[in-house]
Amino acid sequence: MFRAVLTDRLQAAFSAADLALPEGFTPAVVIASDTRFGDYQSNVAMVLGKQLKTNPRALAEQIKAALQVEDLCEKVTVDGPGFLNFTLSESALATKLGGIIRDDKVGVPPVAKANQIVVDFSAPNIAKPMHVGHIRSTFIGDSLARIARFIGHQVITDNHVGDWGTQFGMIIHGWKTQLDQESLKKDAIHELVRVYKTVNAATKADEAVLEVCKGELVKLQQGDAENLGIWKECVRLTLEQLEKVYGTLDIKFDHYLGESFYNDALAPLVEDMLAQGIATISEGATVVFSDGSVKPEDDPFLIKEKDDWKAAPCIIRKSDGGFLYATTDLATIDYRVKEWQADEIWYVVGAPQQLHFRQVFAAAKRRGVSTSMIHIAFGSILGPDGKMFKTRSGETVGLLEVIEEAIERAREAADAKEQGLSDAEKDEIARVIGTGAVKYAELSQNRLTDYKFSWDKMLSLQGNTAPYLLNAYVRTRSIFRKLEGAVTLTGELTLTDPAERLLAIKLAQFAETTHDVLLDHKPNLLANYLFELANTYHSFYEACPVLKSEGAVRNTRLSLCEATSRVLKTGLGLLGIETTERM
RNA sequence: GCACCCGUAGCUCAGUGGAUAGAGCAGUGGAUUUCUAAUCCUCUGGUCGCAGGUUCGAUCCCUGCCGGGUGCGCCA
Repeated sequence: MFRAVLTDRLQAAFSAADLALPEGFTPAVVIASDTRFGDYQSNVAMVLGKQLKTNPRALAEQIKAALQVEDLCEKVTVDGPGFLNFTLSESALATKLGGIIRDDKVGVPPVAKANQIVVDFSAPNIAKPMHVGHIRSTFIGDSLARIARFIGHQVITDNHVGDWGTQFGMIIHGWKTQLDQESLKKDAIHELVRVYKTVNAATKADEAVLEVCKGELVKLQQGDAENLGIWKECVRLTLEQLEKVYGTLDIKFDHYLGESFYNDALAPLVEDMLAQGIATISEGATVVFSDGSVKPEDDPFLIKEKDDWKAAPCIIRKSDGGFLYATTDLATIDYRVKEWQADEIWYVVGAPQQLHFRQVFAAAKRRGVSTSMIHIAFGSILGPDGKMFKTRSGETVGLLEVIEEAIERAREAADAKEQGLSDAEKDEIARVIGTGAVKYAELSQNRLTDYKFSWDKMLSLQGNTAPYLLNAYVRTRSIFRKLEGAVTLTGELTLTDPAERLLAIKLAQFAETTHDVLLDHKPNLLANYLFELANTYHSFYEACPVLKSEGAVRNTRLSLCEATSRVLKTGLGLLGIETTERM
């Protein structure tokens, strides 16, 4: 990575010039924001000029004089208030390009320390279809897991299926009283949803029904054979459909350890927490209160009311003996730490659950867990009214519905072109483009912002979309299909057009970008990069004929095409988006 | 009431303690006998919610306010 190497050289220059760096200070080199001056830049002289009370420009000149970068840069300049600007040499770019073409990892170096990382994402509920609300967790989690794995971490993906919630009280009651066997055979999930909704409405009208449901839930949790049988059937029927959806989306999990998996661990866990004094009984429930170890404003177990800090406990056992979400999460942490030796656990779960995770993480730490637990939060998908899509009672758009519509639209676009492709080929192309479009629409967005669900945006095939990136890839492949005779790509560069250099620089930045994604767990950085790369390639493609060029120029352009092809395929793969040779 | 997130072009959204704040869509005018036009190139479009503060430099950090969203003991 040029950025890392230049940072090292900068640091060396400080020693060579006998300049002391402040404690813990690393001179920052970044990809140039303004490419008029160079490819990489550093503002170190301006930052340190203040502290060392010297003129930033003079300091920059001093650093420049001590800098040894002849092997990398054709030019280093001091501009503006004191920026150091680096312009890479053709030979350095050629070396990098050669690496991209030959290296399995497309020139992306591995992390310094490989961690065991558990990624918890998607987590659909049993007896409910996946809806658009699952898009964010599923795609962001899948992409982050792929990226972490790619740069050398050991990753375990776990789908923490909601197979043991309170909803089963209602579903079992409904199964016993409302179930239509015919409908169940036709469309199991649809029928389970109908049953659930009917009962849910009934509980709101009549408290007695709610009590019955709670009773069914307790029986299930105590191992009642009949209820257990119903529950198992619900799980089986739902997983069947889920796996079909994940298959279409090319998403795989190492484990499907749902909430029920931890059932037996819950009672001992609560007893243990009571014994250790972490939990106490309050108003009949078992709860975790603040231990006063942190400042009140940082304490997830306290909330300010008027001028006093009031307890905001985390409940781990209800007064009726039932367990909760937090209890399961704590048991899950135990398992992941003990069985999988997790160094890190990533929770790709919506932002509204922030408080929940702060409490759970704090409680786990009090139990002696030292694993790093990170809540990778994301904003809500909003309805056209700007309010959250309702998941419990209100209607929402089904995930499958969105995917199918996207594939259909991609198929129409494919049909409109005459390329002599078979129906089967067109079907596969439509699947790749359709699912890619939906994934890209999600992943190109900053995960923290709420966004309005829009069919047009989700399904668009023009502009900043997956098809745009795939088209760039297809153009690279097309060139190699038409290439006659064997060519050995040396990676040497003979640059004759500005578009070639721009593309070479952009390709070199893939390594930095891929690593940056995991700093803040933001896949949209990679999506944005790939869009820029595709854009740069499309411009290059229009400006620089490849097959009609000759000699060293042709070799250069073929190398650029091959490198672009590899970076696009790899990069899209890291977003969970497949590629196609034609479209 | 308290906490967290958000407020950037007509619309949907990127972005960063730095140099002239970007893209897509929409609008505009062009490009194809040439490697896939699901493409490229033009132009139009901004008091980065408001007011202070820190800084050599703030759309970004801090404080207050306005507006929107979410969460705050027995749902998950």
